[in-house]
Amino acid sequence: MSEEKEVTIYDIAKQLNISATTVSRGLKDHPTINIKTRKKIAETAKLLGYRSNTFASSLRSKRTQTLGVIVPRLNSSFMSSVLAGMENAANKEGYNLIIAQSQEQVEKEKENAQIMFNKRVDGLLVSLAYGTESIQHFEVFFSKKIPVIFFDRVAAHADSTSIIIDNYSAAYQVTKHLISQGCKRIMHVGGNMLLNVYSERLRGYKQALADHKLPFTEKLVLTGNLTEECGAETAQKILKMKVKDRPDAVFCANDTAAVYCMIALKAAGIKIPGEIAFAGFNNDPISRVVEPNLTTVNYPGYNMGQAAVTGITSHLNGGTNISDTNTIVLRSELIVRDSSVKKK
Amino acid sequence: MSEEKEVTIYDIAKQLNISATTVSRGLKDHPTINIKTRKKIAETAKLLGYRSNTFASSLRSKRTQTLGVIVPRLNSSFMSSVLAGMENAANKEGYNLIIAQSQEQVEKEKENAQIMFNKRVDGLLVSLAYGTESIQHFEVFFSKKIPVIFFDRVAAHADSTSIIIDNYSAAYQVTKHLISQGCKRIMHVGGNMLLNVYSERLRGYKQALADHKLPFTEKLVLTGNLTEECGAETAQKILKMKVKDRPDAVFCANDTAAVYCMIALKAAGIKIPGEIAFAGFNNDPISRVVEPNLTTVNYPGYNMGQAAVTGITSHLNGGTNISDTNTIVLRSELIVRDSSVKKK
DNA sequence: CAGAGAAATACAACCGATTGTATTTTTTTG
DNA sequence: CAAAAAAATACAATCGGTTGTATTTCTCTG
Repeated sequence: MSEEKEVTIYDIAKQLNISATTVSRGLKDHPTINIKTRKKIAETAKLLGYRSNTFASSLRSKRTQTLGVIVPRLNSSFMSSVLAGMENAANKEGYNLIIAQSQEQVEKEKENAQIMFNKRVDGLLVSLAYGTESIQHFEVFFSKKIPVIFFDRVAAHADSTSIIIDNYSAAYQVTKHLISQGCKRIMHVGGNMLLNVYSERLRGYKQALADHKLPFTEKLVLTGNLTEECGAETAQKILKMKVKDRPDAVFCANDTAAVYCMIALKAAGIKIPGEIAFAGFNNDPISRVVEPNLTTVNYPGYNMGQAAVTGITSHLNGGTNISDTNTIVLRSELIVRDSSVKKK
Repeated sequence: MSEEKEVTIYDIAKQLNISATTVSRGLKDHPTINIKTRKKIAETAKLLGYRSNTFASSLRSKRTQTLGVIVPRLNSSFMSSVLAGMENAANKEGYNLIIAQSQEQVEKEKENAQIMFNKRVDGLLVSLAYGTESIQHFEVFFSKKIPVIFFDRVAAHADSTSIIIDNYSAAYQVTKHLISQGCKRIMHVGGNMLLNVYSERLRGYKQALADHKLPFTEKLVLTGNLTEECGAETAQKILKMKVKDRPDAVFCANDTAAVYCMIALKAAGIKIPGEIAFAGFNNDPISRVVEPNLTTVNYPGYNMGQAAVTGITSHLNGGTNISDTNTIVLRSELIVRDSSVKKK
């Protein structure tokens, strides 16, 4: 049983006394093959337990029906939504996903890009690692006309397609909302400012302050890695400030930092939102569990994943041309929850 | 620039005036090729910008250096940890991952299995969908001696390797802990009992009750899909019970249900752990955010992912034989937090 | 230095599907 | 019913490494 040879189109051809060409075309429902013949081929294929050999196929056709995905890390709530969306869309379009993580290391990102290149992925989906400043390592793809789409963490100076949300505007909305609640000393905790997502959020924050005639205070802007520890440390910094210097609101560039900062402050007896209002970013599951629930920005990860894949596949199928589209901006929305509502 | 032909081993061979065979073997550091020749080949390869064609290679060698992964869904905290662990191990071993989700549907699982089979994955890693009762659709892999490893959600009657934690024992520990806190009416909210993970947890719960001379009450065992809604509904059911009939502890088979049940009960004024103690399962991020923090079982997803991959690869590399190993049980541990501590 | 043995390299078939073109078969038409 | 057009099928080269075996080259020994 287990040692049977693989069944090939030649076996089918022999069985039916026709040529392998006809079988090959018949299996793909090529219009020049007689419908009856196609039916017979399909039947025989099933009968013999034929399975198409993707290598032989790819070797000749130079298409792999595979998309490469490179992300900084897989284990985040946001990224798993993105992947779920990608897989869903890819599956629908008949593509497979090869997934690798850069672990936030540029070197790994390069390696992965090389592997994907060798694996001849039909397209590449990338969210950049922390330190990535040059996207030189994707040049090989560009020069071979293999479509590349960046999402979320996109290259600052890339002339390729990017899928993002309007981080600037979202941060502006958050800040504006906090201001509307009467906050005047709003702290911003951001991430690596080399990354578009964080620099844009900072920009939105600043602009909102300016538009509402609030002073921008350098000391109220912190930068960190936005981890749990980062959140807790931020709380300590706040607690060390003189009471009058303390912020009356904190806007973190992600929910994790916001939540762990809240928790630490609450433990220290600070009232939220009474003394300090809070807002985060991402709409992570934890934002709906922390008390009070965290005001945040809904980041449509699943949709982003889908959009990235359909963007690539429609290009591959000769529909839209990716190089015409520079940026796709997905809708995000402010979700106001109790952590920031001072006025009822 | 962009229209160059692909560089093949023949180009390298021509350039160096040697045969393609030598180039092929040279590139793989085959011992029968002179070291100097190898060096020259490597140099020329780099010079010409050669990239190996994996199809041509796989077509002949019948190895793909690719592992297939089929999971119920990608967007859960647990699963993303598993994937991160898998990717990490696979990368180290020189394997790639093709990932697909079954969306909890048996049909999708079958389709995915078929695709993976056609893609000639060297091995398959599977966590089963909700409704999967027969693993017939993996038979093709078995018969072709393609290693399959089940993890987390394993087939009840599979004779293949499984990687799990001791769900029975973990649930036993949880229940025992609750009992040690003085709880006498412990509710259990479980998942689909066709799945090993949930039936084992129920079994552990029952045994712990029995061992401590506590009666088993049918009405205190609920089954659901363990979503947020499920948690909230459970809370409503509890609230509808006469006060004297209410449980004094709830042990949910995952953290999500536990947390959302807690939240709803708290909103109704019930004191936790005072009136009702809580315990969950998985050690999800939300378990450390909810107040009081949730007692749970640490489920080592990352390790499980790594173990699954190294299990497969060491088999593929001819090390350990997978068919000798029936089950690998990873260590899990009870994490006691405030949600269940009645006695100080 | 001849001859045996080892080391290095080359030959040639092969993996299995794809595809442009040629050929055969069927259908249509005047 | 023959000729032309359309439909269906077949031929044969090709994609680019891999591998068992044959051949050549080199090294060593008596």
